[in-house]
Amino acid sequence: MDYKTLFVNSLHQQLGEHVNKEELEKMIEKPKRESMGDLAFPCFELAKIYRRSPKDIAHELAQKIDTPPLFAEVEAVSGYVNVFLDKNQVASDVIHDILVKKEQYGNTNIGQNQVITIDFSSPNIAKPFSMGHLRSTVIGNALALLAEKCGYQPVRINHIGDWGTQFGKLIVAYKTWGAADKVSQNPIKELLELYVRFHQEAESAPELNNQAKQWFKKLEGGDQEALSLWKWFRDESLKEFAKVYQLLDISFDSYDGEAFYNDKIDNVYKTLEEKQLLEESDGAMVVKVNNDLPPCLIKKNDGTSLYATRDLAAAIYRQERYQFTKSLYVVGNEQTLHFKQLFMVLEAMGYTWHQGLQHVPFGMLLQDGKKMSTRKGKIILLEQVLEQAIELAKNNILKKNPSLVEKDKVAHEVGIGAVIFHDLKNFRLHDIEFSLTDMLRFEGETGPYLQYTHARASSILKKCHYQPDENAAIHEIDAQAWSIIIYLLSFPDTIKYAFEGNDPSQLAKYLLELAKVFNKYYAVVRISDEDQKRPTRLALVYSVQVVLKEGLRLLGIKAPAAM
RNA sequence: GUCCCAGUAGCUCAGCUGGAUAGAGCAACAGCCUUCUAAGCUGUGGGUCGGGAGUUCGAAUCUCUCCUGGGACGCCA
Repeated sequence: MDYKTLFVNSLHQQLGEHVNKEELEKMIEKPKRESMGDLAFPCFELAKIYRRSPKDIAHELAQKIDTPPLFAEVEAVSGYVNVFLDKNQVASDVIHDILVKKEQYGNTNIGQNQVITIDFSSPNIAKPFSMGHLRSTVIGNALALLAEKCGYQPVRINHIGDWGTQFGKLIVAYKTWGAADKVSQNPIKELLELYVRFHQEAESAPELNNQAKQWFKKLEGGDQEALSLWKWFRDESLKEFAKVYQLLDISFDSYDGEAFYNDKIDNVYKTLEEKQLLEESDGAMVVKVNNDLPPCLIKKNDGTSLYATRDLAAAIYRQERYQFTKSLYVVGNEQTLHFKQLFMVLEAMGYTWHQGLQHVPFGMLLQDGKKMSTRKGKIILLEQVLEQAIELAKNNILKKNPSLVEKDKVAHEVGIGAVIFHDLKNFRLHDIEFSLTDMLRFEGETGPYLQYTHARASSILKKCHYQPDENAAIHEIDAQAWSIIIYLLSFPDTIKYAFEGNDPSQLAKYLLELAKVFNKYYAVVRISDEDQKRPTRLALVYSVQVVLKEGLRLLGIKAPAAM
């Protein structure tokens, strides 16, 4: 089944005395061009061992090597041994595989049903759901779906930012300038304005910061007034967030945020003391993890907690409750140091499970090359962007396919798909310059392009009344179909790499390539022509449709059957 | 100042642990809808892979150094 292994075995018979199978496997590569075959073995390294030119070695290997029936041709070209596979056989194998497994194609059990917690999205209460949170949300969601596909049990945790000094600030701002009715009418907007105003005023009146600290201390101590304000702000914010999650169709297993760990941090202090890790420094308590990293601040000089404290409590709690083997934190790049410290403190505390902890950082969303700052009110609201995307998709439908049924549903799926894909297609760690026009683009390498390709495939299958048949004979595939077969073949590997690298963009790029080769095929081959090869073509189209739909699903994007 | 990330076509980016002629999309221009959805397909132009040195049979990819941009660097998260 694995073509590479066949090649390794053949090569091993000839080269076994100098190179073992593992090394051979690593050396084999995929040729750059289709004209160079399907598998390639470079002979340059062998030149040293055999003291002969790579060209000679390649020629000799190509002649002597065992050729299993699946190898249609073996040739030597400028130091490479290139293998051409039997196209019909390979095509038949893959298509049958997909016909049998359907959307299960590409499933693996590398996770062995182990638990993986994924901490993502995590917006801050009393602040709007910004474009920045979108990144964490869609990346985390895709990783959870990929984890599931790979046999893990994901636990989706929305670690809401609902605690900390910011609430002291907010309470002060509200008590000084706020009005209850205004907040009730438009909670997020009003609370944000209060937050922004606090920072403006605090520049000339530093005393405000002290007041804020005092109010947070009250809050942490259980003060009734502080608590009821906090709860009110929190409830209003969660309502707003729910709207966004509904638009994105993303859900969580837990909304336990920072506040949830308030009654668990004393235990953390206690354990740290028992292990003699806590040190006093300028009135605050710190853990010196090692000499390379700055000390990790655990308790402020006024006795209140910090996010590191709460993150320690959260990690310990999650291990107890979920017994994860892996635990991901999908949090921005700028917090890399924090997580390094966090993980090392947990290691110093003697928890062996610290090895499963992993920070999955991502680049920032920039505006004019600079970080967007909530404090200055420079912020773009996700909800508005999503609404705009949906509206634009609707306009496109009215223009291009006015007879479509369920226009609103499709417009929703396409608009949201465009925004999600735009975020997912690029490597996580790159900063993104915010561009609404790019985000709302529906042509070229976009989510709608993939959805459109899927809709075309679905449409043909419907028109031809195609029913998948596991036992269908697949024969004589068109020459133009070969590039499709190659991509279908590499779907399972792509899933694996995307998950293991915490990199959904690999899947996104794969889907683009698959869609491209399919659209090319679609343009030159009349699929529904009534000849003897029609069943083969339809099975191919079906395979593409299944993989596109499943791939999109794993990215958190819907694939409408028509658009 | 110290540490981390990045620098590839006008713009946005691919390029897996080094390999055969550096690829897409957008933008520009030129074509393709009496036949399966033109949100598509085909073609043209566009590059000293930030600069320099090194390792290697072979470097956009690895090492060093410099330049540029961004971020982090104890009582924010």
